[in-house]
Amino acid sequence: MTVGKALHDDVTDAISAAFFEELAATGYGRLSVDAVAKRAGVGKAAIYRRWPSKQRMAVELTSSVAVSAIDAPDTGSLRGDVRQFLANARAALSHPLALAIIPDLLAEARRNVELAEALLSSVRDPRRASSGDMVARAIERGELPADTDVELCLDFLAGPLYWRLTAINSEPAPDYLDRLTDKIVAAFRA
Amino acid sequence: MTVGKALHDDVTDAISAAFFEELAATGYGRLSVDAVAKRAGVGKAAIYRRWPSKQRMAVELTSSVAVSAIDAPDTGSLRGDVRQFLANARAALSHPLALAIIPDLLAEARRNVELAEALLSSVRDPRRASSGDMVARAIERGELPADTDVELCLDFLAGPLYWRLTAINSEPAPDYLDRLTDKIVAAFRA
DNA sequence: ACGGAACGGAACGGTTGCGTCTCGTCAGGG
DNA sequence: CCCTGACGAGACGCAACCGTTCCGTTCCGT
Repeated sequence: MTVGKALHDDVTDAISAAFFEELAATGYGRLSVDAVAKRAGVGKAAIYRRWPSKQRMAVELTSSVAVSAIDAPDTGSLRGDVRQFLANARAALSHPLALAIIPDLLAEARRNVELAEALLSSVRDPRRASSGDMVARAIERGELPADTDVELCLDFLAGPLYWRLTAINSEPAPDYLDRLTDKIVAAFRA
Repeated sequence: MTVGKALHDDVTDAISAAFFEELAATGYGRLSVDAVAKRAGVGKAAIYRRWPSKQRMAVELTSSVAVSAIDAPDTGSLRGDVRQFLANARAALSHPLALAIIPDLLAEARRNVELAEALLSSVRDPRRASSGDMVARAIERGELPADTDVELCLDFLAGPLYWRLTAINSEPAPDYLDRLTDKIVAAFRA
C-alpha cells in the first residue's frame, strides 16, 4: 500500500544537481531555495514535497552524494596505494564544483551540528576507515613498523594535497603527485 | 588641514571585535551589518561612516588583522624551527574564533575575488615567504639537500595540522606536535 | 479512459538585510 | 565656551528569502 503517487526521480535528480551547482556558486550560507528551484526548472513545492526545510534538504543531499565517494586503493604496495589515493583525491577535487563545495561544507559544519554529524558519519568515518586499512596492509606486508601511528599517517595522506588545492590555490606542477608521494611515504616511515 | 573631526578609535575597535565574533558565529555568507552594529553597541551609521559597504568592511578588517599573524621562527635547527612553527600555528588555531573564521574565509575566498586577493597578499604570501626562508636556512646549514623542493615542503608544514584541526575535528594527543614534527622533518628530507 | 497526485509557476505574509536618513546627545578643539 | 561633527538609536524604502498555498496542466497506474 503506497501512501501516495511516487515522486518523479528525474525531478529529484534535477533538484540535486541544481542544489550542488547553487551551493558552489553562492555558498551554504547564502543558498536560497528559490534559486535552487529556478535553476532546476522546478516549482518550490516540488522541493518542499521532498524535504521539510532547506536545512534538511542540504544535509540529506550532501550526505547521500558523499557516500559514493569512498575509495580504498589496494595496489599491493604502500607507494602504489598512496599514489593511487592521491590521484583519486586529485581527480575528485578537480571537479570545480567539489573544490568550491567541500571547503564551504567544512566551514559550515563547524557551526551546524546536524550537518557536521552527517559529514562525519557519511564521509570522514568511512574514508578514514578505508585509508586506515590501507596503512594496516602496509604494516602487515612489513613496509611499515608495527607501532606506526596510523591516525597521524592519515593526516599526511590528505592534509598537504588539500592544503595546496584549497588554501594555497596555485596549480601544482605536473609531477606534484609523484613528489608528494615520495614525501608522504617517507613521513609514514618516520 | 583635517577634513573632518576624527573617528573614535574605541568605536572602530568595538566594530572590529564585533565583526570577528559575528563572523565566527554566523559565517561570512550570513553576516549582517545590523548584527555587527548591535553586538558592538554601535549605530549602523558608525559603520557606514568608516566603510562604504559590508564587503569592504569585511575585506579591510580581515586583512588588517591578518598581517599581524606572521611568524618566522629561527631556533638554529630545522627540527626546532618546525616544532616552533607548529606550536605557533596550534596556538593561533586554538582561539575558537580563529578556528571558526579561517575555514570560512578560505571557502568564501574561492568565490569572492576581492577577498581572495586580500587574503593572498596579506596572509599567504608573507607567511609563505617567511616559511620559505625557514627552509632556506636549513638548506644553508646543510640540514637539507640543495635541490629541496621548498614549495612542496611548505605544504607539509601547514597541511597535516590544518587538516587535523579543521576537517578531522578530533582533538590530537598531547604529543601530537612532537610526532608531527618528526614526520614533517622526514618528509622534508625525502 | 478515468482520477488522483505530482508537476511548473506564481503569489502570499512575515521576516530579514542593506544602505540611507533623521533624530537628539555628547565630546573636544579653537 | 561654543560649534562642528561623531555618536547611539532607530525608522525608512527596497529587495530577497522562507515556507505555504493556490492555480491549471501533465503524467501514470488502474
